[in-house]
Amino acid sequence: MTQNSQTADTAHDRRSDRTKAAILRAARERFAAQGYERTTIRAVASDAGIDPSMVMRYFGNKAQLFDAALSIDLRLPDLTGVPAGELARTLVRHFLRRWEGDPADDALLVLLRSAVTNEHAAARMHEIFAAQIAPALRAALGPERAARRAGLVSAQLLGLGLTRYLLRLPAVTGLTVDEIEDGLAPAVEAVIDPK
Amino acid sequence: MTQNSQTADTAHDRRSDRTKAAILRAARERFAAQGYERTTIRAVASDAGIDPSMVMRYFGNKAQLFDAALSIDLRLPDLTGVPAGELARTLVRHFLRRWEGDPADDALLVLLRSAVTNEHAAARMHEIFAAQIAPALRAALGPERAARRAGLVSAQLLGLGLTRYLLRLPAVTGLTVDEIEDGLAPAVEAVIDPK
DNA sequence: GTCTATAATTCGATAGAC
DNA sequence: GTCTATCGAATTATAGAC
Repeated sequence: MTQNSQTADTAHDRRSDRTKAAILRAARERFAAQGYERTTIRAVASDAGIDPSMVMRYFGNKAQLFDAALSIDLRLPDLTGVPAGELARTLVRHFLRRWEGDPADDALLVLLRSAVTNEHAAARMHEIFAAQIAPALRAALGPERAARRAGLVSAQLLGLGLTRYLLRLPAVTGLTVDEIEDGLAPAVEAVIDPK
Repeated sequence: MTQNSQTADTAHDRRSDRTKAAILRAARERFAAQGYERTTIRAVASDAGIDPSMVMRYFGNKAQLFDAALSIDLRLPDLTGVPAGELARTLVRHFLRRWEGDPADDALLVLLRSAVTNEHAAARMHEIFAAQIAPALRAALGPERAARRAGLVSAQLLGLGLTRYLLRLPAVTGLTVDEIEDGLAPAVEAVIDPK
């Protein structure tokens, strides 16, 4: 699909790989901070230190750049070995640690921000959910319970991401990580394993 | 502040009030469906059946139109009379009924959609939260508990609004209203009143 | 009070020189 | 492989006729 560089690729194409990576990194930051509509190819190119036309050369158009930026691996943990009673807390803690690190760079939050106002990003969100989040929950909860509970678990975890890292609601940003973990883990547990 | 129309206002200015209201209604629908960036003054004017320049005449610019469209009254219910044990379910049911009616017209979802990618809308969201949502929870939970729990309760409820009505995640839209109420009410209860 | 016409920007995308 | 120059389209906003 991509062009062959089989001959004399030792010192060639290295420059293009670097700029391509720089473009992708800048694009993710812009899409994360501003969403799809407000990020301009010009701004991405400026951040990457190259000319706007290079973005077009490598990615065709803005929509395809967006697609490339959203091809992400959430690197969700394997939940199969976690005891049932610790599952909810493990989930909450995982996303908290992940997001507390660098929210602006987190692939899931990037996608979330854009998916709210962009149909294409929303469709991609559905794909990511089906391909990565749902299987992780299915492995942990079992197939039949995951089918009924995965949606509400996701709603709570994404609700945390939304209010704390995207909206930055003071009532949520004012809480410590421990307060959130202690407060939300029992709630997620209540969804996973109703009394 | 506004101009006086004290003399001969009987049959005057009625036309302008109607168009102004029509503009506001069209603006809310567009902002709700597409967010701030993608809604154009032209589209709002077209929906309202008037000329784009009229929008400028009445609201100055796009940002001020947005402001006017976001001046909303959430009409939250009075929760003071609700028994403590029924509070969580009452909250979940209220927002479910509210959103199931016409999600595209709900002021809170309109605001939420825009607030994710627009700083101005996010600031307005903070105001609405402080002025309307927080007091309702404070009346129900009491001041000291509301201060620690209002954020997480909001995260749960907005998480539902986000995943079901904005993102339309199949895992959440596939649930019935009753399934959500039965699944989420205990979770909200777990946040409000930890065991 | 409403509309026409248009100015002034901004942006996505293309063509082509080096 | 990178950049200059520019086109064409869409949009906000203004000026002014009726």
